[in-house]
Formats: sequence, C-alpha cells, structure tokens
Amino acid sequence: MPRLTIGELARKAGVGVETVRYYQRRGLFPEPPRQPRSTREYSPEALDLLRFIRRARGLGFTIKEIEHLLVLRRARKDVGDLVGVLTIKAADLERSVRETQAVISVLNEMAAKCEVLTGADRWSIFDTED
Amino acid sequence: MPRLTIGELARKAGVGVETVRYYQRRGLFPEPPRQPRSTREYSPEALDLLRFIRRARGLGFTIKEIEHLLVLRRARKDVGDLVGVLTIKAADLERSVRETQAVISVLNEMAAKCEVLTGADRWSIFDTED
DNA sequence: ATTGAGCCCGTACCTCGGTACGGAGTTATG
DNA sequence: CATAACTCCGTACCGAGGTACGGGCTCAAT
Repeated sequence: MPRLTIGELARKAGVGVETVRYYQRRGLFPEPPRQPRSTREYSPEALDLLRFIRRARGLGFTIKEIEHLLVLRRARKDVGDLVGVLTIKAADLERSVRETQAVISVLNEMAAKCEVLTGADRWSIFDTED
Repeated sequence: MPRLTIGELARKAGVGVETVRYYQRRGLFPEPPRQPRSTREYSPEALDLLRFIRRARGLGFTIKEIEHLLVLRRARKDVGDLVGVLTIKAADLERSVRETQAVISVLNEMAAKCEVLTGADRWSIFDTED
C-alpha cells in the first residue's frame, strides 16, 4: 500500500499542493494520518477522492455541492438521487446558457442597428426604453 | 438644467449610491462639480452616462471593457470599431456557451450511465480515463 | 558538510463588482 | 428648532476558489 506525500498526491491528481491544503481546511478532504512526525501520508483512496473532487469541479459543481456529493459518496450505497443531482446541475447550466444566448441576441441586434447609423448616433444603440 | 444629488441620480439609473461612488473611485465616472460645499451635483449627462454603464454591465461587459467603451464614446465620432467590440463580445459569450454545452452533454451522459448501474458502482461515472 | 527539495504552519493576498459600516456634517420638512 | 433623511469620507467586508509568502523543519544526495 503505497503512501504518498502531499506533493506526490497533488501532482498525480493534477492540482496544487496549496489546493489540497485548502480542501482540507474546507473539510472536503480528511486530514490523513501522519506516521513518523509531521508529514501527511496519503493512501491511494485519498488520490481517488482528490480526482473525484477535481472532476466535479470541472463539471461546474461548487465546493458546497461537492461536500454534499461526498456525503452521498461516503454512504457508498442508496445513491438514488445521484441522477437527480446531475440533471439538476445540467438544468442549471442550461438556464445560464439560455440567459447568455439572450444577451448574444441583443448584442447581434445592436451590431446590426449600429451598421445603419453613423457617427455619434451609433451610441444610441445602448439606450434603453424603460 | 436640473441638477441631481447622488441619491436621485442613483435611483433614476437603477443602481445604488455606493455603486456610483465605486464607479467614481474606479475612474469610470467623472467626479461632478460641487457648488456650495461637499455634495456632488450631477447633470443629466451624468445620468445618461450611468445608464450607459449599467446597460453595458448587463450585457456582460466588464468594468475594464467599459472604460475602453467610454474612451470611444467620449470621442463622439470615429466609432468604427464599435461593431467590432459588440461582435467580439458576442463571440466570447458564444465560446463560453459552447463550453458550457459540452459540460451539459457530459452530465447527461453521466446520468444515462448512472441509470444502468447500481449501488456504489454508480460513482464510477465520475472516473476519468486519462 | 552543505546545498536543495519538499514539507510544516498560519496568514495575507488575489480577482470582480460591488456592499456595508460608522461617525460626522448638511439639508429638507414639519 | 427639532428631527429625519440625506450626504460626506475612508475603510472593511462579501463570495468563490484558490494562490503566495515567509520562517522553520527534516531528509537525501552530492
């Protein structure tokens, strides 16, 4: 059972050492035992966990949401709402995509309006009518 | 020519008083003259300006980008790259939409995979293969 | 023996766009 | 004239997710 130092762990998971310490401070990541003195010794399970966190972060889950995921994950069964968590997150992202697309439309309309105006009048495209 | 206090100005533009002061500190918004002593007196042009800033913020422009827009706007002519600014911003947002959509796809695939797994195996959907 | 790497810790700092606080002075209304 | 509402200013704080710093250890190789 190979034990890892924080530096090895961080490298293998693709995050920074400071990030691991940060996750520990946040309580996302349990403090590992320390064998001789001081230096932390991580098990391969810790590496799995850290990769899980990294993956979830990459999927847009916040630290708080990951805390929740980890509670479920630690339970190791009865994960009936995992699909729910994924679809809710997907729906969240879809909502933000739609909002952004609305802004894109406005910008494109403004650009079109802008083309038919000249000089200082162009700035009128920023006017609101409410 | 009605002069406005900071509170009136902020209310009419739909932002907070502190926000106006903040824009002033950031140099986005010029300090208005002060007639008798202390209180700022804003012209209707200041209201236009503040509404412009608010509108641009709503369209996803950062403060720095707005600074740039304001330089162009103050020039009051030769705004040939205004269309460019708008289309670049639209393209930025489109890129971020595409990135988010990719994540949504992954989440949906994960949810589908999850449905055919049971118990703790479900967590394997978070595994990466690189 | 002496670099140098890697680890320990607490704490400060970063971005971004504000928001809040608190004490003092000023203005508007009754 | 009193009281409320507004304004002034500097500074601190928020959330989110880290990142950096600096002093002090220990360990291995040169």
